[in-house]
Amino acid sequence: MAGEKRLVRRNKNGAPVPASVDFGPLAGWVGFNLRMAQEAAFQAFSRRSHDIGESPGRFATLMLIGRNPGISQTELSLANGRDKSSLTPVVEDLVRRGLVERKRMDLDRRAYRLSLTAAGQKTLASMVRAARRHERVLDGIIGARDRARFLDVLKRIAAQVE
Amino acid sequence: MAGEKRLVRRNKNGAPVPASVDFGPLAGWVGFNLRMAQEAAFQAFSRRSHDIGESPGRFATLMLIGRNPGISQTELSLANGRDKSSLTPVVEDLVRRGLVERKRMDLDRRAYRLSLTAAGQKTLASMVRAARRHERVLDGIIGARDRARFLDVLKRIAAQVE
DNA sequence: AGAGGATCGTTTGAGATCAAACTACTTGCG
DNA sequence: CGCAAGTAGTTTGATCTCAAACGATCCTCT
Repeated sequence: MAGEKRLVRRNKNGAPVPASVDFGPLAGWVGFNLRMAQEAAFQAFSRRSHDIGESPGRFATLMLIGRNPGISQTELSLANGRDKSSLTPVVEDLVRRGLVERKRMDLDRRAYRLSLTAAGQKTLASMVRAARRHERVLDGIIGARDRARFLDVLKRIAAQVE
Repeated sequence: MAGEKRLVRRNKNGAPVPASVDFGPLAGWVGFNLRMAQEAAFQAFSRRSHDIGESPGRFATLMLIGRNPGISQTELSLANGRDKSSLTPVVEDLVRRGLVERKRMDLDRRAYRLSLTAAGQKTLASMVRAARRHERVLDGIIGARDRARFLDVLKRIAAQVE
């Protein structure tokens, strides 16, 4: 309808220059910016944890098992915010690599009790160090003054969105 | 190492009661809470957009095309924060359903110029209405006082994380 | 003009995730 | 006790995503 906007400018060499894109209302919406921020932070942490040979998805899993020895897979999936079926291959892999131990419960032989092995605790410790470095970067961007309030808003969103 | 914590309490009926899980340092980390908040918000919007028969992933795509007629797929993927290869099936589907029009560029016959059809604009409009309702819910949770600052922090994270 | 290198979009392969169907087991209730 | 209903974990099928390799096209430079 309206005239088409020129999106690709070219510099004197003819190389395309990243155009300025109109985000419209997206620019002011929380949902969109939440996604962009989360994905940027995730990618950054992904690179970090790749250096120590772990994927970021395993990190929360290891931490939750370490902090809650004897936890079941269903409880873990709830705390972690993923479907229990997603956890099956993850736990399988962690057990296979000797980081997590899995025992049947006595009272309920459907369920497992998960706990870290010594190797798992070591891996967790090195992931914690990587995570702390990552957090320091984020803290630097957020600023000490805004941090507590920002975190509080995030928690409220996670808890209160229907 | 330390004694195992009792995770599953049972009520008088013997039914398991959601246990209180120890999140350890995760509770205070931005990265983890960012993920939880984003996923909660995404799920909520997912339900909303499902009502009008669209997936949330298509929403930003339609908006960016509508706001930037003639945009190429690569520019779109950059603005949208997804790999260009992820866009191939999405655009294919939007074209097939008559929401998006795709023409070869004159100057560069490798690239496409994307634009919305009339039907695409209608669909976008109804998604915008759904998004506005979603945003109102988020705004209610965040609170008017914190909103601007919260949004600013999100933008800084998206832009500055290496 | 023509070779070499860059870029656009697609294809392919791998991985993560969800939801629903399934199995083993347990609980509730007559 | 014994059957119906519920629960823990797995399997299966679908979707979304990325990264790398690829063909077609474009640009640069001689």
